[in-house]
Amino acid sequence: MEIKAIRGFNDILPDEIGKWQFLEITAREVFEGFGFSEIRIPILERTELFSRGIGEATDIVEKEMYTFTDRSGNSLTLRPEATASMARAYLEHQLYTFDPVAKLYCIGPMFRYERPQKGRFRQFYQIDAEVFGVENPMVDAEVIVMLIDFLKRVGLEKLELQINSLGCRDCRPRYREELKKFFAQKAFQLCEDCRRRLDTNPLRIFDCKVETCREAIVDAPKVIHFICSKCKMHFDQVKGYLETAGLSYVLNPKMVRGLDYYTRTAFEVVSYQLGSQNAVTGGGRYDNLFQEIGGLDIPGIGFAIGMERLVSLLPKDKEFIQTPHLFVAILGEKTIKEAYRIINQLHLQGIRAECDYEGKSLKSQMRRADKLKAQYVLILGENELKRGKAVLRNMGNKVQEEIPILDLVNIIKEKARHQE
RNA sequence: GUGAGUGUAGCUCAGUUGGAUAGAGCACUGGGUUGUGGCCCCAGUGGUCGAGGGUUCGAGUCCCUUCACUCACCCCA
Repeated sequence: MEIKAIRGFNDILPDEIGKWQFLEITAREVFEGFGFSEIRIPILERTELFSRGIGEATDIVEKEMYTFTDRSGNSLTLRPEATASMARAYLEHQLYTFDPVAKLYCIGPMFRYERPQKGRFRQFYQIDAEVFGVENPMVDAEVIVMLIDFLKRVGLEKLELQINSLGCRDCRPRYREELKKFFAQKAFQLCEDCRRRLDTNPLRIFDCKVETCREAIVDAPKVIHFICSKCKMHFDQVKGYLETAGLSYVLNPKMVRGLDYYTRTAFEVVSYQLGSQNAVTGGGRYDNLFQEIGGLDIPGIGFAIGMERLVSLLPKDKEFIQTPHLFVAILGEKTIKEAYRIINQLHLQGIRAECDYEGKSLKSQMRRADKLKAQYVLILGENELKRGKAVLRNMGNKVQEEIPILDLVNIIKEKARHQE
């Protein structure tokens, strides 16, 4: 094997595609039930959209983007996330002129140049949902409830919803300074990385796994105590609505987000079965994004679900693999043409009929039928054909019957219907 | 970008202190009386031992380089 898929880019093979389709269908059902519409956006955008939207100083923009210059000299980037593009589309097509409130979802691949590991790939799929144009905390709860409902519908248990408030443009800088002061005093017990973070992004220290840093974190000031009264009120209302909806959550004052545009409500759903990359989904409010990309002052909130992480959590016992309704065993040269005629008719009627193409022995054909888990085998031999009949074998109970070829398609359609 | 681990048949892995034609299970193909599956039995196909260099009479085994994969850090979905 010479040419292989490139690092971090994976094939999703037929034996697992059922799970993916299941997730997509369920997401569409649930989201559309909540009044969301699908939007499809390009995979390539002008680099500027992301550098301004996500934030120049974020890891994504600094070192994780697939950026290149096209033949006419424009700097383009494979989308590392969907929110910025969705916001761009909303502005570009002035969707707000139809209705200031837009509820959108989008399913597709994202690209980030990172070192792959468990649950992390260079091309990975996300299910995104966003609400543009509403500042009211009611919609924060609405989005979170929809997300949890989706996760329940796909059969996930043992998940934990964590929420936090990150404050806004006014109060977050104050908190940041406070945090800097605090950790500066404790710099001696911080690891090398965290001392660097002190300057670049002190909030990130909360994520550190080094023992001594964790100790330093314990009595660090919490965002929640520093957010302004407006942000606090917003957060309190979000919690209130979640309680009204009957959702339980865990406050995680240490949760921070890696993208600059996040403000106020931030949330994550984590699983303890995922390994190091334990966030199945993450999201939050981003009331500054639209202005960053040069648009109007429009608030937004949304989330992204990591599909491969979700797929890996899906129960294994679910049978997603499609099996043939029928296997046609062909015996003898003379029957090939008639067999083809029958198989063709079955296919046109939506019957999954398989057959042998290489004139193999009946034994070999039966073995394959069994391997493919075909419920029935139709044996077409010269003897039966002369009498206008064929043998139909039920592989489950080994019962065989002779059926007239003229009624064959109808009989098999009937049997196939019972199988579904 | 950093660190650790692993690369032997399609898959999962054996391969002893370097020693002769590189093994097993599963999978695949055929067969076990004429046209009947799963279990069982027999046989067969399949490997430049990741790649390149070096040490040696001799390397899958030791050394160096390189590539790939995996996990972790970083960060995130």
